[in-house]
Amino acid sequence: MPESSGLLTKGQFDRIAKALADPRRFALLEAIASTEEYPCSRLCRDFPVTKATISHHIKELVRAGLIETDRHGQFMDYRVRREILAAYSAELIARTAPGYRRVNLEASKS
Amino acid sequence: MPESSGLLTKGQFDRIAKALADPRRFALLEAIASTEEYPCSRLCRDFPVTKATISHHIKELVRAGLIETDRHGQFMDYRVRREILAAYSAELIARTAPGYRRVNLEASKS
DNA sequence: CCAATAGTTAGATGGTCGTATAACTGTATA
DNA sequence: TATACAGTTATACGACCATCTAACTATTGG
Repeated sequence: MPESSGLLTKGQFDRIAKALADPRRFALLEAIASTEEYPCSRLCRDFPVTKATISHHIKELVRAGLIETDRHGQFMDYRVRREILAAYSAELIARTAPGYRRVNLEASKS
Repeated sequence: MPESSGLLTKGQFDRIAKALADPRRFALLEAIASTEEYPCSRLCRDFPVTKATISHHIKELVRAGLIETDRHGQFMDYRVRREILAAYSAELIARTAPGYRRVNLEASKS
């Protein structure tokens, strides 16, 4: 039953792992984390991808709960949710700790 | 220059993130972590995938440095490398800490 | 209201990846 | 040595995904 340690909603652990898996997407997360108020336009300038791609990655990061968005006029501001990152990190360690659970039969989806 | 905090080799951070991204592969890691000495044959019995698939996932986990393998007669034993997991976790937090780095221009590979 | 700029959405495409089957290597035991 | 069992490797395939282009919505400034 304890699919998560409580801080992460069900399924969020998997979404976060997925969101962190792409190097470029993680680089975007790092950039957003590097400062308060990182508008999308600046991401578009700093990374060699189109704004459509940026927007797609942002959506995935939001879906994972890793960032919050906030409209500031015609700009979007992105903020990292460090509590979520910390919760993921903690659950990662907890679920691989010795004797966390005996066996794991339900093998998720592919 | 500090691509890693030092505990992880260059590129390992990305390989780990990738390795953790698949729910089934992480479930395998959890299973291995749940006990000392988890032979492949038991993984094959506990998970609804073929041994070829198990072997493939194991290889990815090894490539990421997340587990060690050890031949015990005709069986393979797998052990989780928790220091690596801990290092990944730490670097994840560090690289998203406020002001870790100003901007991120080299945008990795796709 | 119109032009401009910011960001999203839809659809297409090429590449990656999880998975299976089948053949192979390796180890033990009778 | 032969049979059985453990695990790997090769190959193929279907699904997913990062990316682009192009068209769209939305907000601001003249």
